[in-house]
Amino acid sequence: MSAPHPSLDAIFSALADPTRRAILAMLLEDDMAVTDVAAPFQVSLAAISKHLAVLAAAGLIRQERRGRIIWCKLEPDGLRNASVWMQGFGQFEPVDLDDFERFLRHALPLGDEPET
Amino acid sequence: MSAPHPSLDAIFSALADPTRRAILAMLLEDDMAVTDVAAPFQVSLAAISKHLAVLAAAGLIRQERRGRIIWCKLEPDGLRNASVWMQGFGQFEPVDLDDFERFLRHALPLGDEPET
DNA sequence: ACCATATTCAACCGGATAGTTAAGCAAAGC
DNA sequence: GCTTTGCTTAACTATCCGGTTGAATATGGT
Repeated sequence: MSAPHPSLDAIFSALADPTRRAILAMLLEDDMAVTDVAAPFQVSLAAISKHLAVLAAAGLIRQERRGRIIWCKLEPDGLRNASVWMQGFGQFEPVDLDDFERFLRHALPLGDEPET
Repeated sequence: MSAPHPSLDAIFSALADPTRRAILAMLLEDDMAVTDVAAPFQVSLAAISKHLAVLAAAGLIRQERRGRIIWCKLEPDGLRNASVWMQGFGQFEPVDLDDFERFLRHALPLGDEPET
């Protein structure tokens, strides 16, 4: 049920949740089955399933069934509109990919952080 | 009470509301008093005041009192972190400012649209 | 056919959020 | 000092959101 042109509302509110951002980051590396997406988190599988539905509705991922596994893959253009919108404000210089790496490393709330 | 480094959570959920995005777009043109920000919208002044507080907490605007007027101004770097985060995914080509213009024109929900 | 695996759905709960109106507070003007 | 103007706070309501558990559905393996 992903809209043809998901609204900025849908996109930004999908991004507002750290678990969902973490999921996106994971999918950046590889397509994954729902169960595998859920594995690193502490919340229930059902919760992750809902998160994935939200991401799909926002056009940020696609889910396609093959056999009994549902593969989740990043929808590469999903962020485009939002990115256009944001950059319009900041006229930011091109993004430093190292900054991005830092974000991914820093901001992944994979369940509870083990206390070192 | 704007955090020194507002979280992506705060930023994205601030952006998730169309009224707040419209406010940002207005402030892009000029600094404004709260009452003037509220004018084009149908919701109460109190509601707009709260929206502004959310934007300020997310580090997207600053409010400073001069006399009895509180001026709202865009915080130019407020979107930087979020922008970094997003571009990391899409490696989007530089943004077309015309696209952005189109967004602003299209997506401003200033109160109820008059039914022409 | 039966069982295990993969995922969603349904019902529910608690806390956040967007809106309201009414009262409160601060600064300027008379 | 009183009033007006500009804005926030308080109290309340309705809705949304993220989480839970348990049942339901779908596919594959034996």
